Amino acid sequence: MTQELPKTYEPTIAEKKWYDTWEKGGYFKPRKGKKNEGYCIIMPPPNVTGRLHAGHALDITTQDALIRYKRMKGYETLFLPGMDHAGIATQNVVEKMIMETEKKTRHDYGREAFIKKTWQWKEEYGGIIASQQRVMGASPDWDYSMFTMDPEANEAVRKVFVNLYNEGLIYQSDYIINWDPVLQSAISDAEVDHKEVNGAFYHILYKIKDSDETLEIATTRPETLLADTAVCVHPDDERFQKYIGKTAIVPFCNREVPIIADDYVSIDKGTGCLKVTPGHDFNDFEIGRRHNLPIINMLNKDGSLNEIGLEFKGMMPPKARKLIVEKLEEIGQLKEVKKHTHQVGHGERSGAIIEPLVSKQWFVNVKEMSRVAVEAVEKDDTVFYPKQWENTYFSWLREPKDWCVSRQLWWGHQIPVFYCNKCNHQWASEEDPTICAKCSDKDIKQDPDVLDTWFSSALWPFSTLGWPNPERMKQKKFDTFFPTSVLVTGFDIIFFWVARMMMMSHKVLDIRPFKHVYIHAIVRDKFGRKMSKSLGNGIDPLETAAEYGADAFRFTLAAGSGYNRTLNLDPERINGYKAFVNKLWNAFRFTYPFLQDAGELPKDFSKLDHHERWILAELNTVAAQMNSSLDEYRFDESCQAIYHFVYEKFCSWFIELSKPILYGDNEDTKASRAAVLRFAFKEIVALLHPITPFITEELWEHLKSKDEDLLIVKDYPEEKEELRFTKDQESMNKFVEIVSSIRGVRQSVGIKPKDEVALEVYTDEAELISYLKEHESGLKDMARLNSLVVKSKSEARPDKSAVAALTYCELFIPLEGLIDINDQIQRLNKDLAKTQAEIAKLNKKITNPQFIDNAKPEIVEKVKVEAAELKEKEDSLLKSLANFK
RNA sequence: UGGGCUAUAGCUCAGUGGGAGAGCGCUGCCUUGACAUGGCAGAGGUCGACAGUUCAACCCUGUCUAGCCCAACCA
Repeated sequence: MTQELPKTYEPTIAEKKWYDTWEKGGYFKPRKGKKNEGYCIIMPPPNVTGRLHAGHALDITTQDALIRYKRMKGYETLFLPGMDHAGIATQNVVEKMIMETEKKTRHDYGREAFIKKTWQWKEEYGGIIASQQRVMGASPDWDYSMFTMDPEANEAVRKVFVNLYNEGLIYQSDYIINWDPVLQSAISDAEVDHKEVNGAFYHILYKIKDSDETLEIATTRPETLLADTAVCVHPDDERFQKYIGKTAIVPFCNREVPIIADDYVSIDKGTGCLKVTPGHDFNDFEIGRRHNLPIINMLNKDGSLNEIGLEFKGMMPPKARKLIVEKLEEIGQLKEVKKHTHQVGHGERSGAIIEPLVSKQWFVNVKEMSRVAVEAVEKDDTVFYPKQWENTYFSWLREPKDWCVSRQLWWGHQIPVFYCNKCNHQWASEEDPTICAKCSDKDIKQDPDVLDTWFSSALWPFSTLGWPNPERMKQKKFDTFFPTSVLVTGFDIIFFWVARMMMMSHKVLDIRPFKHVYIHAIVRDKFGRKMSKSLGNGIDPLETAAEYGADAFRFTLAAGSGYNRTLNLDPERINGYKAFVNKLWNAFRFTYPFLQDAGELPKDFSKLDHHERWILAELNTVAAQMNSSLDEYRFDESCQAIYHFVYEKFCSWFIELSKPILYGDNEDTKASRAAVLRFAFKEIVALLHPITPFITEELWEHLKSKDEDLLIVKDYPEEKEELRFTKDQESMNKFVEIVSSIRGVRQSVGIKPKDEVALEVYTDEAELISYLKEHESGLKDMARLNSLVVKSKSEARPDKSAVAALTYCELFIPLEGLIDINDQIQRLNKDLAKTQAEIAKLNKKITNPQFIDNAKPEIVEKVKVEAAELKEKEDSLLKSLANFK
């Protein structure tokens, strides 16, 4: 029974149907396969507030392709999904929500109630992204899903924190940090964007105590002078030698500060004289440390000036700056103002100007951990693909700064450090204590800060697999899946995430967290611009999947993923691959009626004909290519290989050559051809399945035998020794070349595609002669010939003909009176010029004794053979040309 | 300013010490009984510039230029 298939592939229905079938059927769950080996990818947990964007789509496509590939190869496969609590982002969302709906701030709620509210928000709105990942065809085991704020994750976080604390690797310190006055929290260096801002150098005169002299100081931040605690010059600067050790007087506050010398100061920059504000400048902080200067903080948490700001108290820095400059001018201590553009740090999330601020923060000493993490990559224990990204990784870790892990937020893992109000004891604890560990007093409190989100992310590869609870670890098959197989992510979080997982895994478990790191490209728009809300150039994966089909979208993303750093996504490309998916569909639609009763491939391959052996050999080649390219994360090569095979080899030649057989009445050849077509089709959908899971599963349903399971768990095709029909591949290449040449000649003389012509082939190659005789009908069919004559090269050529010369034969189409001789001459001359240029190049080599002496013998031989072949072609061309004259 | 990466067809990118490739786009012809989301044929590149190593350089080395990324920062 032939079932009517629609003319175009309709993705939406198939996608929903198959996703449900897979998920409900438990096909995403790890199963023991023939490899008896685990394969695990931990999905980078997207933010709980997030919506799927193009970058996620790429993440999922590459990871899911790997997972599906390994699953089919028989590994026990786990794709582990999750979500990140995204401290700042989530807190912002909830704060915004309660402000809009209830006109309340988080302080109105209080900490406990606010956190409860945030959990409510999470349950209600969070994690939409998981359903969006399903649309893309992701095949993780959803039962493994974890949230970075889950109790299990918290258990891991607390255990690691307490261990590091007790080892002395976590410490609290006054330190100058990036303070975001809008978020009212410390943020990491990496969350600060430096933007160019138009400012000015203000040249200010500082009086010197007991003297009429002044020092001219240049600064871009005059308002911070109120917190100055020194003036600094270079120790070798002759101009200022006499002042070193004396005392300067800070304007307004009349603070007396020392004039010190430090070689941080450049003699030729600015005025060579620097005001030192250890409380509000990173470098000044370092100078202050070296010289034991006091630290003065002149800012409130919201960024406004505090009482140190005197009459400017309460103002924000820009306003204070303006007034201070005006006043300096009034009192004659402003020398000049020079316009100047400089870089100012802005909060990545809030956009606020970041204030360097000294405060008590928690730090992780990463010195030893980063050394170990560097070593692991140096000795290839963990390998990056592409390798060059290891440089980026090293550059971060070879000069590590201690990691500031405290954040002044409410939403996150609260730091498990406790204080006794009575005896001032401080200690870290995995469990919430009720009494002081030292004096047993009940008046204790927990540190109010929470941990940087990346702290919990750093533990993610093992906290998701049950660590530190032995029972959970067993249940989640920790031993099978850890270390994980590969981490797939973008280069932008090599430091944020990859480096920290490496550090923590080695520190906590003394083993690598993953064997490979595949760094994929960053998705940009077709002009290479970042996708952003403000540009409005983002590509919505859901809309894209709906418009082109998830398979076409996945294929596009995979085809653009290799070792490149950017992927410029052009909807035109997606449309192109939609055509490819449709092509596959139609190839199937055509062959389908013949496949339904088709048998299996014969055991004895000698029963197969030349074209059948050829397509099996090509299929074998493409299977080898798919395996090796997927193993190396060269998705671009995989896509190219299968695309080329399906279009060029399978559709254009094999199906075309099969038509006369399938429509013919020789039942034996028909049956053989149908069996090969069915086998080839099954292999094609299997090869493609990791990249385009939906349409392949849909086609598989029609192709599989009754006792076969779904495609998602079918064996992945691998190269087979018995299918290497090299000779058939070689002769088929000639067949293709001859047909294409004939078509080219036909076209050049304007023969209509429909019209049949006669062909005369001149050659002396015995093998070719018998091959042409054997495949006369196929040749006639593909080149639209009504007759074929093969003659020896010694025979006379017909007069008025369209001609093509190959290295091993000449093709003549006699066309009495029909052809434009000049066109032909022009064509042949062009070919001749090209051929002769090639010959000249090769001859130059052959006649060069140094080439003969130095080049490898096989290269010399190859060049000689080529030259001889081309010479033959040249002779043919010259003869043909002479014929026309 | 330092470090890294990149420079190949109109666009996006592969690639190799010995004959310049793919996809898309473009041009021409074709509504041939799976598919016009198609078929066939074709045009298009001094492989960023200069020098060096080599019998031989798009590939290796150096210098320069341009772009991107990271870091630092001009007080």
